[in-house]
Amino acid sequence: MPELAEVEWHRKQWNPGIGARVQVVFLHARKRVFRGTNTRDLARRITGQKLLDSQARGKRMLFRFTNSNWLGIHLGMTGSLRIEGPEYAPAKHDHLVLGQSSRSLVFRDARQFGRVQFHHGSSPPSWWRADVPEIVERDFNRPFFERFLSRHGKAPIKAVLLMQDGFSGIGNWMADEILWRSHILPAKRVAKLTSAERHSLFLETKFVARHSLSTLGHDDSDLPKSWLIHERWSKEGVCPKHCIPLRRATIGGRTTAWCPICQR
DNA sequence: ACCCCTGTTCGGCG
DNA sequence: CCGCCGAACAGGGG
Repeated sequence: MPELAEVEWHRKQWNPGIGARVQVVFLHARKRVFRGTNTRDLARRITGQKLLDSQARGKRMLFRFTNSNWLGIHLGMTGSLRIEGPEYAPAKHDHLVLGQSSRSLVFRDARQFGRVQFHHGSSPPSWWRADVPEIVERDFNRPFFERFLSRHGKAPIKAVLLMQDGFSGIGNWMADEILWRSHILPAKRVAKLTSAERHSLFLETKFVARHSLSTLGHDDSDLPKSWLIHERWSKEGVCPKHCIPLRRATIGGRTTAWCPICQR
C-alpha cells in the first residue's frame, strides 16, 4: 500500500494514542521486521512511556515517546498502522502492539518488507536522516532535481523516480502517474530527456505529491477519476485520456504501465 | 498450482 | 570504483 500520502494516513492512525501511556508492549522478537533492532530494549524502555508525537518523511515514520525514546516504522509493501481496543490480543501478523489503557496501537505487516527500529537518546536517531528534501517542500527545487538526475544519466527515468534519496516517498504508482502526466516514456534514459521534459517532470512530481497529500485516504478511492492509478492494475486498463489499452513492462524492476499515445 | 504484487537491499557484472 | 539489474526477502490473493 504505502507511498507518500498513504504513509501519512497510516501515521495519523496512531494519533488517538498521543498523550497516553504505553502499559504493555507485545512483539514477536524473531520476526524479520525487527532485523537489526534490539527488541528487548524496545519493549523495556517503551513500556510506561507516553506517546508524544510523530512525523513522516518520505515512506518513513518516527514516533517520539517520553524519556528520550524513539520508534521508527517503515511499512514496506504490506504494512499498516491501526487502532484496536484495549487488551487487544495480537493476531498472526500483528508484530508490534502497544497497549494503552483505552486502546491498542497495532503495527501489522504480512510480508514483512517493513521495519521497526528503536532508539534511546535525547536527539533523534542517526537513521532519521534529514538530508533528503520532501517533494512538497521548498528545498526540493530545480537545482536539487537536476543534480540528482545528472547523477543517474544511464538509468531509465522510471527507476530514478523510485530512488528514495532523490524522490522521497515516491513509489510505483506515483512514478507511473508522474510519467504519464509528463508525457515521458518510462524506459527513456535520463540523459536523453530534453530540458522541456525535465521541466515538465519536475512540475508534475510536485503536483502529484501535493495533490495526493491533500486528498488521499487509506487507498486510491479519493483521487480524481481522471488519474492513471485507477487503470493501472487491471488487465483491461486503458489510458484515461485516449481510452486505449495501456502498455506494460518491467522497468527499474517494477511493473510499469504507460499510454503509447501520451508517452513517446 | 501458479503467478502476481504500491519496497528495499545485496551480490554480480559490465 | 561506479552504477545498473535481477534476485531475494515472505505471505496473501487472484
